[in-house]
Amino acid sequence: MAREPQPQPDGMDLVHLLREVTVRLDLAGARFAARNGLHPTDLRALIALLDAARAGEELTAGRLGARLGLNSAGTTALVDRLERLGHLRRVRDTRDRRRVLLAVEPQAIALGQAFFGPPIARVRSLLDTFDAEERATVRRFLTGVRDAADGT
Amino acid sequence: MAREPQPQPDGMDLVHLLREVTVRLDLAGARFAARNGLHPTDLRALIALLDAARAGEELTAGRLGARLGLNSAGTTALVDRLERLGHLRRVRDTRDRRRVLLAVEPQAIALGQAFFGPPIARVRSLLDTFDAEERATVRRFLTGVRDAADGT
DNA sequence: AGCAAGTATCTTGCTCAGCGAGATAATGAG
DNA sequence: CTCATTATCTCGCTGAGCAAGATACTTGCT
Repeated sequence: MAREPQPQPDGMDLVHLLREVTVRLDLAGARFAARNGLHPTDLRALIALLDAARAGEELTAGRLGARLGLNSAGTTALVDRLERLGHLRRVRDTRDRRRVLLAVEPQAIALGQAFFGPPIARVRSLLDTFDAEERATVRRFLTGVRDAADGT
Repeated sequence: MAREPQPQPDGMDLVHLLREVTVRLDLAGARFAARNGLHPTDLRALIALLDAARAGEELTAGRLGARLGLNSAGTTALVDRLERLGHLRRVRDTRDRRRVLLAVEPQAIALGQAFFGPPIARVRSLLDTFDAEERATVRRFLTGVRDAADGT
């Protein structure tokens, strides 16, 4: 079923492999979301929230919506949904009382770990088979692809 | 804006980089879809159709739906949409007249090239800076990640 | 101070993607 | 030839997300 793209001088095999990786990770995300009563957007939102929390960044409703490509109405509905499910709480910013800060609940963190834990463990054990130089190569590739994605 | 994950002994920097890559490629896809009056699902469908065509595989309505995770009603609606937009035609299979084969129109191929062309060019020129051994490393990494994604 | 302009979020009313259930039509097994 | 199976489509519905506009707060200007 998994046709193996053969090495090609033009690198197209790697392009197709990369695309296949993103498609499968996407499907895995959709499956996990459905299994937990979430919509794909809800899962993306949780990921953005957990990322921000990890980076010590305060995320507002508006910033979250912008990050996901939603308009303000959609963002309100999304936050309503996640709040109703107990994944976050709305907290009025005391500095600027127009803003609504999003506080992640422990439950959401647990869900994030349930989602990311297993694949992270697998990728890590895959990375155990890479020495420092090989990891640097992978890092250079991923960084390049990340930056190449934005121009579209 | 793009915080650079620093190399870490446990490989978490690469895990986060990988996730960031998929998020950005996803957003790029959504932007392109919106710009062309398509829904994200429509674009995913076109990609699946073009992949199948490239592999010389006949894709039926049902198989396409399964590949995208849609039920039969959603699949019918999707095919209706793409047919109305002129990206494909329904062709009754003469061997098994229950089946509907999906024939991709040239227009859809052009759209696929418009979508994939620029990023492919960028990734290729990125790959020009990788020698054969480094490409093999990248290939091994991507293959491993692809296979790790399915278990979730 | 006080008012205008700007900004963050929410409300309303709507469209349409996708689901569940079931209909229809064709094939295949006994 | 009948019954079970498979492929697609139809119908009715839920709900995600949009556009437009309301509301509440902040900031800059005078």
